[in-house]
Amino acid sequence: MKSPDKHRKIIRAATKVFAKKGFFNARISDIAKEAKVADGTIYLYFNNKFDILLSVFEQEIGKLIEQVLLLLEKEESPQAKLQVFINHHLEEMKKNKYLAEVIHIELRQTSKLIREYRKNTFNEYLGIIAQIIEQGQAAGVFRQEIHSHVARQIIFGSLDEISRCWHVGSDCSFTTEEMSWQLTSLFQSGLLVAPTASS
Amino acid sequence: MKSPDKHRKIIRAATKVFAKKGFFNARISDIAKEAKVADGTIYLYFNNKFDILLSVFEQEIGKLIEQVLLLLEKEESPQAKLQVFINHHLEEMKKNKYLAEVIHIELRQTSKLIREYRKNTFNEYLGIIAQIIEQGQAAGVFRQEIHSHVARQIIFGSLDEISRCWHVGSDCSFTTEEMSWQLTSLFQSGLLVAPTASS
Amino acid sequence: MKSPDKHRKIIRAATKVFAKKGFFNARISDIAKEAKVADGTIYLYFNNKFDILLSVFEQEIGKLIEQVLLLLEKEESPQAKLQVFINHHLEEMKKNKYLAEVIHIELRQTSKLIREYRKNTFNEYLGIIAQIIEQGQAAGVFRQEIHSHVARQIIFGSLDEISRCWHVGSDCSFTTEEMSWQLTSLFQSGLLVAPTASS
Amino acid sequence: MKSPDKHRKIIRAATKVFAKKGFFNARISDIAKEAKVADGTIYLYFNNKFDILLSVFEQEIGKLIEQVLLLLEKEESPQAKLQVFINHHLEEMKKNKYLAEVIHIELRQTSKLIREYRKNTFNEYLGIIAQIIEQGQAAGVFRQEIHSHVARQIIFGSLDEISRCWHVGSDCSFTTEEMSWQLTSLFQSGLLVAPTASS
DNA sequence: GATGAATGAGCGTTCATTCAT
DNA sequence: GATGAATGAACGCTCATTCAT
Repeated sequence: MKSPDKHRKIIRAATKVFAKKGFFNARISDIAKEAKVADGTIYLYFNNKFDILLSVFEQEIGKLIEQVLLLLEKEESPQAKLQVFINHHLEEMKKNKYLAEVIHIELRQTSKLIREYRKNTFNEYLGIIAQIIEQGQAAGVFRQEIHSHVARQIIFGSLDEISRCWHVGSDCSFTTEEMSWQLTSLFQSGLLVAPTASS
Repeated sequence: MKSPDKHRKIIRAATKVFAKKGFFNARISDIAKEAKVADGTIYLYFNNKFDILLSVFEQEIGKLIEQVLLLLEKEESPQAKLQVFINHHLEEMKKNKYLAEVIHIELRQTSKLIREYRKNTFNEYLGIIAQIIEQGQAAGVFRQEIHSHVARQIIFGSLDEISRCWHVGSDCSFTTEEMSWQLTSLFQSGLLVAPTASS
Repeated sequence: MKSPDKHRKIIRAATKVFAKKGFFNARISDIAKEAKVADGTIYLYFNNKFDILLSVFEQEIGKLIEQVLLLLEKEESPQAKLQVFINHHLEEMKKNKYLAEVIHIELRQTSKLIREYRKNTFNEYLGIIAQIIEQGQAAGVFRQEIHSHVARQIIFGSLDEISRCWHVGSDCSFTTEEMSWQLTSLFQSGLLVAPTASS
Repeated sequence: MKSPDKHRKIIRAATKVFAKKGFFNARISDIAKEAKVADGTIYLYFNNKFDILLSVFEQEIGKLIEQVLLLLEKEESPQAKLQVFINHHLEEMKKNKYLAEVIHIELRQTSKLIREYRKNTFNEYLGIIAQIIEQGQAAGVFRQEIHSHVARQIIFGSLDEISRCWHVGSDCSFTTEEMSWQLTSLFQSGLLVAPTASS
């Protein structure tokens, strides 16, 4: 039996290599060396280079989904859930630089066509955000005028841009918590200064 | 003197080709053919393939900056300026699919190192957002607690994610105006249902 | 002791696979799968891929020799023997497409050097033709001017070309019997119209 | 313009390399080196390795056809024409060992499918033999009972087997002329000893 | 003996870049 | 300046062979 251990080793190696060099600059032999495996071995576990990228992506996103769902269960209010999601995403991205890079790469490089062949784990992840929004709208705490799909785009877009900046190295001295708080704060109350009670 | 006409033709062709196939899948000969120029001619105007990408990027972003600055001049209030920026960005991305793709590509594929060699026109563009926020904070209309840098990330991230979705083809039936309104609305007032006056 | 059963199974599988895909396009794993044996097992019975080809060849030609010798025993006249040989060869080639292909392949692809390492069963087979000719010459029924070696080349070459055409699919609607008759007829009396008795 | 000179050089080199090592054992880099050309250059003139083989084949057979047609024009009687064809073929094969090998290889290795994509120059060559036979039959000098297609197979098969033997190195001390005479003789009068006039 | 996962050398092909014209 | 034929390094992938189990 093809060892699941080796499968994991290759995935891990690929994540690292893709993150470091980008998909196109990554060489199969780089991944093989990183995984301490022969080049050919990789092809026992994956169909081709692209398949590795997709697998890495699906796998990592899968983990992300599992984790965040567990955390979300514990929360009641949509506001809290949104906060938790944001928190978790940023923390993971900070912790796992590789994953963050791979998300960037995959999101921009995978052609639409190829992505359609696979049921999209990533969309599942995005869907979680939309659900939180919808629950909030149903509960009457989030504004109805903002479409959940748009809200989802704004939220994920923000998270993604933030982690992009981290990796580009734009010095941003905020801690993850501060970052997370600022995001949540903006999403919840907007940018505008709150009108005073009297007005 | 190397004709500026040819330079422009190549840039335009490259924009198209990079957008259609992505940087790594684009071949120099594709660009040459699109520009109706010999392969070798391209090397009279650019150092190498990557140089073309950067040039395309700088050039297009440069245009974006010029245009939006012109529009912003006409507005007084930071809120209006923010609205104008969002509007303009989305409209351009919708109009110029190529540019949108090239931004995605460049943003995710250009290694940090290379980018440092050039003064970053793109950062200038992002700076405009931050300035609007800061002006709003100075004027007392935008909350001080949200750091301008973070606000900028949220805003650009949202815009970028939205145009990403357009190109992935996620059917999103909003018009640019609606989209733009929803964004502005969220940024200004947040997600939360406004407290009723009496409460 | 390595089971002769498995040896046979592999040979049979290899014959099929070589015939279907050609030697170079055949993969060891194809043969292994066809023989319902592990890839590695093949190397318990054969030294390498080429060794399999040679073995297949020798084995099959060996069978051919046995069979035809048995049939030839029953005939007296060299003419009848020649007829029997031609008949038998064509019938076998028609029956056993795989063998026919393998003969073609082996005959054209095996380098001279390698073939010398083995005593050549195939030459034995060709030798049978030459012997028939020589017997006929000794008996005074076949012309002395035609060297037995040349006659052998003509006869085998014809047979081989005919089976090549069968496999290329050149529609040739003759039955094996007709084919065999035409060949024998030409070899015996030539192409020329027989001079009339009076002349 | 891609120089026709280089095209020729590559064809010539490929003929040599294919002949020496066989199609599958020949490396593109072998051909490139032999042609004193860069590996990549070959792909300016040919689509792929197989395309080279086909081109070599078509080209060489084309030459063969031209030459032999020229010679045949000068002859009147079908017997003479047959003799000329046989002579010419054997002489060319003896002279141009590479071509002989390439014919063998192509004939046995090219899959049926691929050959159909091209109009078959080789069939044209074979057709010449059949025509000679048919002319002879029409003229009443060749026997009607032998189908021209079969006769063609016998004749070409013989020629091919003879040149095969030359290259395998089976010592055959006949000169081309003797060989040619023996062949013609057999085809014309068969193997059988001519009945004496009295009988 | 049998297995089949692992190996890694090897090759066809691509394509950015150069340079003679 | 412009051309595009020529270059050759580089890489994804295959598959015969090995060897630990």
